[in-house]
This record gives sequence, structure tokens and C-alpha cells, in this order.
Amino acid sequence: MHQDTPEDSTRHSGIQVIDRAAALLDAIARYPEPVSLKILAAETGLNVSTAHRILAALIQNQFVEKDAASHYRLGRRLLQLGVRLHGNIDVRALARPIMESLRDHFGETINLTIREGDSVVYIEKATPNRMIHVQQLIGSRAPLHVTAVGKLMLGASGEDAIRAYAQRTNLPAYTRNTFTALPDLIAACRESLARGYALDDEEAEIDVGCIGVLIRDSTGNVSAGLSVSAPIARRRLEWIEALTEAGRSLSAQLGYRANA
Amino acid sequence: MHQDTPEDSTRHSGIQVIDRAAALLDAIARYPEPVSLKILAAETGLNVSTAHRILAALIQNQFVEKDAASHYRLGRRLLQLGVRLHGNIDVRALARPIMESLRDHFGETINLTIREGDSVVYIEKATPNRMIHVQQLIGSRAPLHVTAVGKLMLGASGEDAIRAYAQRTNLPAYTRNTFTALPDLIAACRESLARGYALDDEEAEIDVGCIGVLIRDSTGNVSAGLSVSAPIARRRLEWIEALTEAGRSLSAQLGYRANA
DNA sequence: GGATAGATTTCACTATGCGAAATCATGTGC
DNA sequence: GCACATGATTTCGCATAGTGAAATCTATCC
Repeated sequence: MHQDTPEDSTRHSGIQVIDRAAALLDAIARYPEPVSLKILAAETGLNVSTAHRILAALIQNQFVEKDAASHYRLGRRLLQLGVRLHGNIDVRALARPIMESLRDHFGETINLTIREGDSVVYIEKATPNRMIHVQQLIGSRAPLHVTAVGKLMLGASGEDAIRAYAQRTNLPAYTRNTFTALPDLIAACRESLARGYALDDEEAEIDVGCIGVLIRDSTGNVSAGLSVSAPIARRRLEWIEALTEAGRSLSAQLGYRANA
Repeated sequence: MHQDTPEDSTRHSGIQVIDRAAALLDAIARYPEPVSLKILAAETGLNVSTAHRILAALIQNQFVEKDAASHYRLGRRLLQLGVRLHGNIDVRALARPIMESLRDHFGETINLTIREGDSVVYIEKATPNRMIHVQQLIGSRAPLHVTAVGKLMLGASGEDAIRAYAQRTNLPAYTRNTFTALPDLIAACRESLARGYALDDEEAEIDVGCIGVLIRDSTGNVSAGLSVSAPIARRRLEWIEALTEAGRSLSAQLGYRANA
């Protein structure tokens, strides 16, 4: 359109109406109480009818709310998305320095995973500066029953949930060491949970061994899993203590209090 | 443009690109780990180049972030706006039921205010179902020195701040009862703060009397003010206890812990 | 080096978003 | 109750911002 509005000329993202919507949200955020259309148009340099239309679209999408006096305030969608972001940012941001420290300490790959249905998803990693190390792509997945933290997550969800999982997935073998018999898997999950860590003895991949622990949040629920993966010949059980302590520390940072 | 994309046909706010941007944010939010462009385009039914361009605009405005693998996640702007909203929503949402209960109990108008510079701003109200009651428009303002909660807020900010306020505003008289002499104002603020409530004895408006208390947050700072306003002939000092208790309760809900 | 898949950019085209103007709604003063 | 002022909402002709097919680029795998 034919204008040279007094919009912030440094902001031009390539889609004008998104820039304008962002400016309106910022203007609303500057006020602790709901703001009139006239003021928002003035603060953003937009034509009143343009501001009105963009605000109507933001209302429909719940980024903005309008009160009975036709004043605008930020909408609940921002809180929802913000909370979602906050939830996701917490564990990864908190974990990263600890993972790097463990990586330097052990000299092996440290992974952070979350459960998503029947899989663990790798959401963060710290890889050592050595030619041969276990490589896991962020975003990639593995079935619960073949990973150390996955067995802990299964264990945390209870025996019935393990049975249901087994029924859904049929416990496919990934190596000759994968637990494919339900009683064996149940026992392994139970024992792992009881002692606070789990091992993956070449169950997902031959020659790769892992040690995993859980990270819990303030509600006591499992938030994520932390693990060290190494070529099996290099894996050392003495790492268990440091890894368990790391999991405990992260859980505490997330507000988890172990039953005393 | 010439398409009948499989977008959610119930969502049509009047600005297509805002609807599309919202759909992309929702799609990203459904994934705990960063998502590829291809998946986001598929989930939203958008052309890949369209999705790419909208995401680029959202990145520029910090609603989205892109990692090194060209995967997208929610951006910090959402957290910033969400936190801002959360801060604002807390006290009003928490206060509303308590205000309604006080209104029913006293039969008079209950106001919630916040400080904004040299004014209090009315951000919530509960008005009684009687023909004559004190009316205050949400969003309207009053100078600090003529309101009950304003004097408490001045008191909470210290004597130097009261002096500065007096210098800036010159303490204009609103009625013959307004404190216009600085020593009197300082004494009134100090006394009010000490006893935990303040009175407005027809200082803002003839025939109108108020009782006000402060609401504090988890940092101990003043978050808002709560007051009951009535025609002076109907005001009763026995309401002080219930109002003070309401302020205390709201402060506790916001995480305030009084020094013991 | 070639194949493949996904990301990014280009560009002709037009539907969407724009803003001036008209209309509506509300509050105030007399 | 009416007139006026102000702010919000809607309309509609217009033109450009946003679109999507196609081209190009980049990364990965064999």
C-alpha cells in the first residue's frame, strides 16, 4: 500500500502485517491496563482502521483480548505459548552446562532426552572432541525399551503401562541383547528404577553402551532423561555416581524434592 | 491467492497471514523439539515457500527461532509477552472473587488499583446492586495524594519520594479536605502505612469516603491497592478488619511473606 | 561425482490488506 | 430529549504485499 508510515523503519521482516501485529502486541505490553484503539494506533503509527483490523485478527487468534470498554490487552494464547516455551527451555538450558561438564569429565557423549509416546527423543547433546564417539542426532528417536532412560521411563510409568507398551510395539529386537521377553523387560525396568539408574548393554546397537538417569520436575513427574553413551569397551560403571548426582541436581533445580 | 488449502476452515479472522502465522506457532508448540520446515508446511497445509516466508518474519520478530539444522522452535518474545501477561493477570484474577465477596458483604463499591507514575489506575471493580453507589471507570486515574491506596503507595515509597511527588505535582486540591501541605501529607502517609490501611475522608470528592489497603507480591513490593468506596455517610470503619484481611490474603496468594 | 531431499530464492500474478470516508455507538452537556 | 464530540467499526475501490510454481542452493548419502 501507498504509505510511508512512521513505523520503526528498522523492522522489516518481509511480511508487513506480521511486523505491524508485533508492534501492536509490544504497544499493548507497555501498558499495565487495557489500552484504547486510538492510543495503540498512535503508538504504532498505523491507520486506525488498519490497527482495528489487525487487532480483530489477533483477538480471533487469542493473542489479544478486548474488554467491554473496547480496550485491548494481551491474550491468553501468549501465556499458553510462553508457558510451553518456558517448560521446554528450562530443562535444556539448565542441563547444557552440566552436560558439557560431564562430557569433559567422561570424555564421551552425553544426551538429553524426553519421552514422546513410545519413543525417547534426543533434545540436546554434548559430544566429545574425539574421532570415535557415539553420535545421536537431535530430533531423532529411539524406542523406549532399547534405551537406558527409556527403561527408566517405562519403569516410572508402572507395570501395566509396560505391558501395554509391549502389546503396542511387540518389543522388536534391535540387537541380540534387546529385551524382547516381557517378564525380562519388566524386571529390568523395575530394577533400574529401584537403583536410580539404568544400563543399556548393547541393546539398541551393538558395541554401544549407555548409562541413564531420570530428571524429575517439581510435580515429581519425569521431565527428561540424561545419559552417557560410549563404545561398550570404553564404558565405565564408575561414571554412575557422577551421572546420578547430575540427575539429582537437575531435578532439584526443577523444583523436585525427593521424599525424605 | 488462488487456493483452497487444507487450513482449518473455522479459522478465518479477517487477515489470512495472521491466521497462518498462528497456525505455524501452534504447530511448533505441538513439538517438544525443533521442527523442520517440511513438517510445519505439511501440518498447516501451507505451501513450503509461504511457510518459509512467514516463519522468516516470525523469526525477525522473535516469535520463532531457527537452529543450525534449520529447525524451528518458539522464540523468546512469546515468553516475554507471556510473562508480562502472567504478571498482569495474577492480581486481577486472584482479586476478583474476593472483591465480589467484599462487595456483597459491605454493599459498596470495591476497587482494585495499581500505581502508574503519580496516579493510581483503576484496573478492576465490583459494584453493588444499588442505585446510589460510587462509580469509577476501569482505566481511569486519580492522583496518588487524594486516594486512600495512593497515600499508602506514597508511604511505601519513602519520605524522599513523597517530597519529590509533591514537587512534581504541587499537591493540587480536589476538595477542601485534600492534603496540600507537605508535612500533613507526609504524616498521613506515614501513619497510614504504619497501621496498614488508609482513609480517604472526602479528599478526592466531596461526599465520597474510602478505606484502602495494599497488596504486596513475593518480592515484598507493592503490587496493587484494594479499596472500598462509599458515600461518606454510609462508610463504616468496622469494614477495616475485613478489608485488611482481604489484602493480606491476596498478598499471601502472590507469594508475599510478612516479616515474622 | 551423482542422486536425493529439504531449504531458500525468484518472479509473474492477483487476492489480500490498506486507508479514506462513511456510519455507528457512547458519553457529555444543556 | 437533543445536539455535539469522540472513539470504534464498517465499507469499498485500489494497488501492492503476499502467494506459489519453478528454479536454485545446500547438505547428506552412496
